[in-house]
Amino acid sequence: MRAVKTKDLAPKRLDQLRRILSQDPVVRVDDLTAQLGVSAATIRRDLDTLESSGELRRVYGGAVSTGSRLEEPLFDDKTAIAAGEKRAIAAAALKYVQPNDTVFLDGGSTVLELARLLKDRSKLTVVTNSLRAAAELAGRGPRLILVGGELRRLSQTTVGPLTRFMIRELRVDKAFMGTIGLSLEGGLTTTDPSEAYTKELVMEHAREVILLADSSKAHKISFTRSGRLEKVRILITDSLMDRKLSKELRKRGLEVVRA
Amino acid sequence: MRAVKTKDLAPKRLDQLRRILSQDPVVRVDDLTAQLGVSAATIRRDLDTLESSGELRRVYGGAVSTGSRLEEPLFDDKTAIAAGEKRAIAAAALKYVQPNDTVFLDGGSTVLELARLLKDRSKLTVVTNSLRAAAELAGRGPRLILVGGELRRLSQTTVGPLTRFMIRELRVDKAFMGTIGLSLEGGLTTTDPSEAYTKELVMEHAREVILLADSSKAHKISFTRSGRLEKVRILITDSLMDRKLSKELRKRGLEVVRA
DNA sequence: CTACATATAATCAATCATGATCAAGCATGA
DNA sequence: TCATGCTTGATCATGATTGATTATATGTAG
Repeated sequence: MRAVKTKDLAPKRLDQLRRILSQDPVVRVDDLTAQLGVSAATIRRDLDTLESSGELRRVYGGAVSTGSRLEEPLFDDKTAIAAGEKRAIAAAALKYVQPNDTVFLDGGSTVLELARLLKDRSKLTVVTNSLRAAAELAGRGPRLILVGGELRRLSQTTVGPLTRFMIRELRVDKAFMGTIGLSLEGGLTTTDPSEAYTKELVMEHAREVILLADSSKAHKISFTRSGRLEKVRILITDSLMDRKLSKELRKRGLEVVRA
Repeated sequence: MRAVKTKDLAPKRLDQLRRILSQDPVVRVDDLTAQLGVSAATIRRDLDTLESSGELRRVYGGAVSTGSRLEEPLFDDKTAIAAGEKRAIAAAALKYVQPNDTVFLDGGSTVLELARLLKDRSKLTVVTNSLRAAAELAGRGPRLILVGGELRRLSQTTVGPLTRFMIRELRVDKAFMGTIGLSLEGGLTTTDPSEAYTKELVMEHAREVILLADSSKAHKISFTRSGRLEKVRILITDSLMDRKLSKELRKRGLEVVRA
């Protein structure tokens, strides 16, 4: 029984090209013919179609990716940290999303994981100021409403005074928030005042605030306050969360969920 | 009851197809005939019904599940003329961008090309409702302000009534706009009313409106008006633009630039 | 600048998928 | 039983995709 060399369908080939190009921003036609097992003519035709959709630029002998860095932004190093815990937290948060809800998604890698899990929820309405979350749901998924404002590159979120013009018009059922620091003394804290301003504003316009924070955030105090801890109804965290902290938070009326 | 070779009922077969497709986003007709034990004609008919219900997209030799990563992005329009022409138009538009300007970037592939050219202009402020343009400039580049609103998936822009809360607060020096149709009778036209609403709003808040429209847009009239042609100061187009149209537009006071 | 090597676009032929058409199979109900 | 309607499979002309060929364009070494 010999392995049948079944040719790939055109879309699959194009996607392979995309993948190759995302790994190596410059490719040669020769190498591609070898990797994909099709003729150079076909490779050229494929590259042409990808060029006309703007995904790459043809150059003599090959092509270079025009990659919008949205796919692998600076803050990907952060997503690597405790990725497992973050996914578990996101999965636990999913239970709180009702089919017809209107939810807000904050920036941050944990909330981004949640966004990924919402792709199938077409009856949902998602409001977000996170460009990454928006990119995740841009192709298909819930009704998507972007909060306008100035882009903060480090977090890839829209922040600052401009965001208030939209946020004050909206009310969401649930706001899923991330944070940099979570402590009894400092409450919720983050690094950037504009970001803090927007976070606080969002929390005031949510019926229910659900905080997604892994255990590494415990007892951290960052630069500036970002919303009142009292607004948080539910904290979803991982199993390594400091017991004392979660106990005290429970005493203050929060529901603490360990994913 | 003999069950040597019980043929599946049609609904059951469709369900099997769905299941297969959910596992593997791209399938070929050949494999399906083998897996389901029916003829290629039947498979094609089934795929056609699933396509008309929007669950998949037919491609030569098989089908691709909608919403899979393999699905071509919605916004790349097939009617597009050569990317080269669009790039030429964008390059010509670049001359109108002053270092410290505040400019608006509309959706559309031509304007997107312009966005790519603005990556180095760090003193610039870019306001946009185009998710694609934002993605392009998200990593580095000008100060970036996103217009909030509901995402229209087809164009990957934020549109509709929510956009007014931000736009009415802003004034830009130049608005670089795209369009679907450009004609003397219809003026500027586009397919979607929400999109039209936002376009018009933007144009009212720009000191100067610069229209980027390749020659394929000439004499086209789409569904709904999207802003007053009188607001347009400059039209940048390609060398194939209909002479009569550009002459008449000049007569009306527009500066017409052929890239 | 020229000459050489290589990449590319254009063209063509071959292969294979496709859609249309029609006939066969089969259940349903008069 | 027969007619009717529906689904399926086979046949064939048409159309799409691919790979080979060749002329042209482009980059590079001398």
